[in-house]
Amino acid sequence: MLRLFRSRELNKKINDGCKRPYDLGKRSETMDRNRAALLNAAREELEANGLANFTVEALARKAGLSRQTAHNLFGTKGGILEALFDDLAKKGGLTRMPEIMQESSAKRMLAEFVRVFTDFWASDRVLIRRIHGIAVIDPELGASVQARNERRKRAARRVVERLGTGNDAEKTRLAATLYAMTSFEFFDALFNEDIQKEAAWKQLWQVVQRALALDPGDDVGG
Amino acid sequence: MLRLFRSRELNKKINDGCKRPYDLGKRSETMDRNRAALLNAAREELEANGLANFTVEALARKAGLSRQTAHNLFGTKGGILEALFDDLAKKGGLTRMPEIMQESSAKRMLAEFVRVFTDFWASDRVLIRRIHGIAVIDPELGASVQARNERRKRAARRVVERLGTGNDAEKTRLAATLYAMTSFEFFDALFNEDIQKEAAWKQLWQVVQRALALDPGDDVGG
DNA sequence: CAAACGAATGGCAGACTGTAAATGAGTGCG
DNA sequence: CGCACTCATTTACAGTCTGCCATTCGTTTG
Repeated sequence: MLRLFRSRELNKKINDGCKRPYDLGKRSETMDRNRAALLNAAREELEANGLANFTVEALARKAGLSRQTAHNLFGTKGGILEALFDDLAKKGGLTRMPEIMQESSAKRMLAEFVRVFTDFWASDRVLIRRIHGIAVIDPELGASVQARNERRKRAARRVVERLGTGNDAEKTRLAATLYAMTSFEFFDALFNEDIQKEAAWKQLWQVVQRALALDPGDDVGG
Repeated sequence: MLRLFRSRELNKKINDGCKRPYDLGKRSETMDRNRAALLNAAREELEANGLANFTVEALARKAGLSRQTAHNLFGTKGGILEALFDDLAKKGGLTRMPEIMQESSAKRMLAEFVRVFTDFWASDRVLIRRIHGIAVIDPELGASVQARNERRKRAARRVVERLGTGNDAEKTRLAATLYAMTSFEFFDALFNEDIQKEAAWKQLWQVVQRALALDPGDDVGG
């Protein structure tokens, strides 16, 4: 698992520089379509059955491609999963994060921080749950998830520092608490048939305020 | 994966009742040793490298056994993992739970509830993290973990009902919150190089009190 | 048109699983 | 003691899956 492919890539390098130029043009469009189709099949399969029958063959068949084409597009099975992770991160849209970290009001920053992750985690709970599970089991494969967690951890620390309550040790505790409360797993545990997305967010936001000992009366909207 | 073995078991059934009795005696001791050795190897391998190189062959070699013996003892690879899960649950010792649920003081019950899971989650963080990851990825394999989560969820509900605050909808929210806060993942996210077990428990206990809107001044020991 | 390239097909070695049969070795019963 | 019973080991085999390669086919580019 997780070795990169070479044959095609190597051939390209070898042939490089001695042939006439060739622009992929239309070809790359169908490649993108195939890529998307396979990724979609991977997402559905992962959501439906986890990794139990998650084989390259099955995904390719589902996407109407051959197994070899899947290998050409993604290299290895691990490559498919990594592409899926990246795809999720892109679509999940944590693009608002830089903007949020610029927020002038500390409490509004906190509220937006909680909100953006609520939106992300709720966007595809089952898929994210599976991906986080894989990240925990296969550290190599889960490196990008770990990295995103680290970024969230640092962001939580900065939010707490902007709130400016307590000494350094207390800030460490509050940052860890905020980090834990904005984790996917906490949101996922909060979510159930009685508590759907907005109710979960409401409860989460209340709990965060209480945990950080903020005045809950000061409404920041949302 | 996860099919039960038959050859040996079937033969036993077939031979049942027509042979003279045979007490395993000393043999069972070495079987137990082999069992323990393989489980130990499985634990170490799972902690060290996740499922990356988690093969029956490697585990058997590590335990000084043959692959076939591993199959005789546990049936399938899934059987090894399930045995590992059960072993963890046994050693983790949630045996105090029934006693805790009998506690007369509601707040003491809550404190003990938080404490017992802190102890459990801290007992072997890496292993539990991996096991919960597997449970999320392979629903069939993770059935026992799911079942334990369900029990914790019901227990959380009962604790909240004993506290007796709020109407039914609020109890539902508080129970979900307590469930989420006593999850392994929440504890694991709280835990870091600066916040070790006791500090994590202290923070967790404070946050639970605030989340459930209890009077933190009323000390219950611990 | 010819060169270039992706897609599909079939094939291959290697790894792993689950199973089976045969053999060896330890243990209890008569 | 010797036989019956059982477990462990060895060897073997079929089945699945991965990663890779060579080849062919069809389409696109220049």
